[in-house]
Amino acid sequence: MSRQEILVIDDEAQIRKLLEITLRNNGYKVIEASTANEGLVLAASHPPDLILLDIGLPDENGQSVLKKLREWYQKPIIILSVQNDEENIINALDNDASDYLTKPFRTGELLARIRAFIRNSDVLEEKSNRTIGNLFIDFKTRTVKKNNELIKLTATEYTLLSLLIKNEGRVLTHQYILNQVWGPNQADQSQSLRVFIAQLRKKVENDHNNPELIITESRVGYRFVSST
Amino acid sequence: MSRQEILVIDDEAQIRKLLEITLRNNGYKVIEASTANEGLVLAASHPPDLILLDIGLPDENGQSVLKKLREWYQKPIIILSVQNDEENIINALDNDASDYLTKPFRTGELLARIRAFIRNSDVLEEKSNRTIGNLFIDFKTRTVKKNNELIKLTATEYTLLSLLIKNEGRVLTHQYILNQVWGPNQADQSQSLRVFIAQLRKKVENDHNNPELIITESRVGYRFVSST
DNA sequence: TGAATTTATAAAGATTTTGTAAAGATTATT
DNA sequence: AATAATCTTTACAAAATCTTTATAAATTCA
Repeated sequence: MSRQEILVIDDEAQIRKLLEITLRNNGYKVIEASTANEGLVLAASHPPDLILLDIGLPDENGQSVLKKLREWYQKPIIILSVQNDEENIINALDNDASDYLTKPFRTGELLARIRAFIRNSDVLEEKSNRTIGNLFIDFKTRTVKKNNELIKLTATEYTLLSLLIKNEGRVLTHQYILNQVWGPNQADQSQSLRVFIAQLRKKVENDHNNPELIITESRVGYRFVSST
Repeated sequence: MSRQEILVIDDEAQIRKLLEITLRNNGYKVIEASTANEGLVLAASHPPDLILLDIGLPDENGQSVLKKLREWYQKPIIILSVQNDEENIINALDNDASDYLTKPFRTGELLARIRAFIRNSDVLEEKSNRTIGNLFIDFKTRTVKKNNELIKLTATEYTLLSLLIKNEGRVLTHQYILNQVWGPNQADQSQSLRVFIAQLRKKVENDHNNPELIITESRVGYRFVSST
């Protein structure tokens, strides 16, 4: 396989430098843009395998950049954002960002996410089953096994779990989950969501007090861990 | 293995062209139809290995084309649909479409799905009888035996049971069962379905109060237990 | 740190779905 | 036409699922 290309869109030269070195050392080819406009042009003229997008660009609102990209670009877009910018992060995820990282971030974490997304971006959709650790889900037959034993899930539990797994490694916002599982313009079911997450953890986790599969992203949503 | 043949039924010449080139470059033989009628004729005169069907054809409702095809065509039918046409998509899946793609679609995704389906459809060779526990069904003679004793089933009972067994291990939704057994756009027969399930259990299960073969998946449908 | 917000969980309550018997309607058979 | 067989509908009970309530625990932020 040829080298994967990553487009970095960020106005801070320091961050770009850091990303460039880190990514290059890990075998990726890096293309850099310092403005939204430049980023959009580069992405269009030479579509990369993944985009790292700073949501706080000076020349154009990051959300709008994201939307413009998503009109045609389907591969992973990971948002970079400063801390305490939850509104923006959630907005971005609702606009179909693949994931987010808050600056400053650990490069190890960044690399892990990138690997997960690049690996999954093609393969995942066509598979009719997944194995994650000792958990196995078969979308065709609608069955879930833990340690090879069938687990009984209710309709909603299954819908929720399969949604999480189909988006493994990716944060799903509360709003997104609610829309997908309970349908749109539903009364607020966020308490129900919490109850169902708890139920799922009891059935699916080894120790439901220390969830290793269904991860809470406080104030944002939930994430099914990415299988390495 | 000789080249797989794919029939494309779509009124938009642009899309047909795109599909034709993509598919041909990937080793498939492509047959094209620009109207529902032409598609039906071509499919019948020269059955392809897979059909790509645009659900928004001008001359005839896509659902009706799908139903007509499904009366005799068992291989994969993948639906092409514009976005935000969920009702149509769900309807199509209920009418036994194999999968769907919303336009615009990534060609990579399309190819992946096609590969997955063509791969599977070979394996799905139909057996002419099955034994599950002490139950034996012969599809050729339409007979069912329990502990080697012939069981008398009515036509509907047999249709329902054989549908379940042919899909053993997999959940069949109420809607799917209703479409398959009672035919499409039937008044809601879900109460009848419940009655028939009860009748079948009395005839087929060892203890109809503890069904071990025909399993209820609450709010979803029924599943004939997996024999593996 | 300590208040405020968010998340987790158990248990009660409400709702929906499913199962079953039996009556009524329809279709097929003699 | 009468009878038998099959299918649908009705009515109600039982089971399963989902939502809400109440409260505890954890997390975030000033």
